[in-house]
Amino acid sequence: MGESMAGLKRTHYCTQVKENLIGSEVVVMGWVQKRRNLGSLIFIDLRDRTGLLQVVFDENDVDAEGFKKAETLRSEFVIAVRGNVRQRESINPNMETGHVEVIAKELRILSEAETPPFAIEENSAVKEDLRLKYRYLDLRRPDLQSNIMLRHRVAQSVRNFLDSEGFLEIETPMLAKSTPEGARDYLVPSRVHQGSFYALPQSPQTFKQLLMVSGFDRYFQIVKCFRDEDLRADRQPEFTQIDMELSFVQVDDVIDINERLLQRVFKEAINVDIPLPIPRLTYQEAMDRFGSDKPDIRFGLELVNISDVVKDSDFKVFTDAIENGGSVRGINAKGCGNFPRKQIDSLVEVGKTYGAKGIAWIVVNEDGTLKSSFTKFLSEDTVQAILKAMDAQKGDLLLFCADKNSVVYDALGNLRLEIAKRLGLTKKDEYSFVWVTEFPLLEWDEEEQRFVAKHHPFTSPMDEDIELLDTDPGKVRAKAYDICLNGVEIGGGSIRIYQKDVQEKMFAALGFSKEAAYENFGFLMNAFKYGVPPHGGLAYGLDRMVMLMAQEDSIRDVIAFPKVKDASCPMTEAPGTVTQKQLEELGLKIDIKE
RNA sequence: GGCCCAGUGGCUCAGUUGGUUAGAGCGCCGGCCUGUCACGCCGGAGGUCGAGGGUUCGAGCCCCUUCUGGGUCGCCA
Repeated sequence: MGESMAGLKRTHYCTQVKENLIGSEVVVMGWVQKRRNLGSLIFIDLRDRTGLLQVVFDENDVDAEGFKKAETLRSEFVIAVRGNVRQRESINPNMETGHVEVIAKELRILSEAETPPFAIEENSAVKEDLRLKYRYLDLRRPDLQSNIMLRHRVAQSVRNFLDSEGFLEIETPMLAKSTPEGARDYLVPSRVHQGSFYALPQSPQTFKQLLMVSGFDRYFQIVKCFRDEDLRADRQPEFTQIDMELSFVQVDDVIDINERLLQRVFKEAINVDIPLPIPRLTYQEAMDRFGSDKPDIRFGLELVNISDVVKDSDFKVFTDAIENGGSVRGINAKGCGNFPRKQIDSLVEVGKTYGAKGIAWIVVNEDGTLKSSFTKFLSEDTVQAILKAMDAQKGDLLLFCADKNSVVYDALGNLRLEIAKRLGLTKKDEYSFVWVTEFPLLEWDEEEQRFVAKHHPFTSPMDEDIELLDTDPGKVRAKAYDICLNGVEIGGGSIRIYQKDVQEKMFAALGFSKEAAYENFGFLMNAFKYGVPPHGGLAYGLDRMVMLMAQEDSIRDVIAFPKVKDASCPMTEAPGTVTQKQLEELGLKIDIKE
C-alpha cells in the first residue's frame, strides 16, 4: 500500500537541486533508480524526468522507522523524500547533481513496484517487442524521455514561429470522406448511416484548401494523419504532420517561409545552425546526380551517365539498354578498390534488390591494372574512355547499371547510399537540407494503365507545361517541392490548382470522368466557384523530422505509443474484435476469406 | 504478398562436428558492511533452449511447419 503525500509538497525537480541550495530543506519525489546499501548507510539515486539526484539515509539523521523503510526500497519504487541539501563528501563528476546530495529526514513510499521486466536505463539493448509491450516503462528511459521532450520543443517552436508569421491554428475533421487516389484509407463505419463509412484523413488536404477559400489566408495544424499501408522504420499507420497552407503565394514564397521556419526550429530545439538559402535541385537534377528524389547530399558518389561512351560498344547489355530508351550510368566508389570480392558481390545483390538485372564493375588496382566483370567485352579504347568519364584513379571501384532509366536511378541511387554507409560517410550530427523542385505532375501506373498524380490531383502544373497536359501528360512538371534532410523526405507540398479549366484538364489526364471528379471532389470544385485565392502549402512529417534531430533510426523512438510492423499495438493489443451487438448496431457482418 | 535476420533463466548473450547434469554477465532473493555512485564480500533461487512435428541410439544444434519481433521489396497520391 502506498503512503499518503499529505503535508508534503515537492519543492524541486531532481536536477534543480544544486550547490546554491546547500543547507536548505527540499522535498523531492520520483522513482528509485538505484539502491546502494552499505549497512547503516543507504544511497538512493532518485530519478524524475529531469535526471538523477542522490539521496542518503543515515541511521543518525533519520528516525529508526524511516531507516527501516529505506532498507525495503527497490528499483522503481515511487518515493517522496524530505531532507537537507549538503555538499557531498565524494563528488561524482559524471552526474549533473554530482556535487550535492539530500540527507533524508523523512521518507514516504508512495508506491511500491515489482521488478521491471527490463532495466530502466540509457542505451538499453532490449528487444523491441518487449519494450513496446511495456511502453510506459520504456518511456521512463532517459533517451526516450529526451526524445519526447525534444518533440515537444519542436512542436512549440513551430507554433511560435508560425503564430509570429500570422498563421492560424485551425482543426479539421478526423471523420472525413474516403478518397479514391492515394493510400488505403482507414474506414470508420457509421451507425446512423448503416453501410456508409467515414475515412480517417490521410492528410487535411482538401479542408485546408477550403480554409483558403474561406479567407483565413494562413493556416497551420499539427495533426494526426492515417494511412493503411505496410509499416517501415520511418512509416507508421498514424503519424503527425505539421500542415500549412497559404494564400496569394507562389513557390518561392512557400520556400522562403519554410526555410526560416526550419532555421528557427533547428536552432531552438537542437542548437543547429542551418545556413540559408537551402540548396535546390530540380527533380531531374536530383535523379541524374543522385538517383533519388530525396538525395542525401552529405557526400558525393554522384552518378555519371556514360551512355554516350558505350553506345557503340560490343557489350550488348549496355547497347540494348540504350537502344530501348534507357541508359548506362555509373558510380565511382573512390578508394573502394580494396573491397574484397565478397563485398563487391554483396553490392551487386543490393543493386538487384532494386530491380537491376546486374551491376557491372571495374576495380582499378593500385598498380594500374584492372579487374572487372565485363571489360573483356569492350575494346581497350572504350575501357579507357569509361575510366576517363568516371574520373577513375588507382584504388577506385566503379559500379555500373544499364537498364531503363527508372531502374538505373533506383539501383545506383540505393547503391550510393549503401556504399556511403559502409564508408561511414553518413554522419548523424551533420544536417544537409535540400529542396527538390519541379516534380513530374503525373506518373504512369502500370497496374491501372493510367496516369496517377505523383503528389495529389490538386497540384498545379508549371505554367509553361500546361499545354502538355493534353498532348504529353508524362512530361508535365508540377509546382511541387519536397524538403529533404540527409536523404529523408521530411516535407513536401505544392502550389495548388485554382483555375477551373486547369483542374478539369488535370482530372481528364487522370482518366476521371467529370461525374467521377464531382462524385469525389465536388465540394472542393463547388467551393472554387465562389472565389478562390491562388494558394499553396506544405506539410512536414513531424516524426521523421524529430527522428533526425534526435539522431534515431526509427520514428518509433520519437512517438510515445507507436505500433509494430503489422500495425498492432503489443501493449493494448489493438486492433481487437468487437461484440456481436456492436456489429449489429453498425449493420456489419464479418466474412473473412481464407 | 515476397525475401533476409533473430528467438537459449527477468534482461543481454555464449553454447565447438549432433554426445555427460545447458553456461556467463547483469538483475532478483537472503546475509554482512558508514561514503557508495557499475559499491564490495558470502550464499541462493531461477531454463519444457518461441511452439508443434520429423530424422537419429541421442537434437539448443539437422529437416519441415508455425508463431513472435526486426529489416527490406512490392505498397506508401
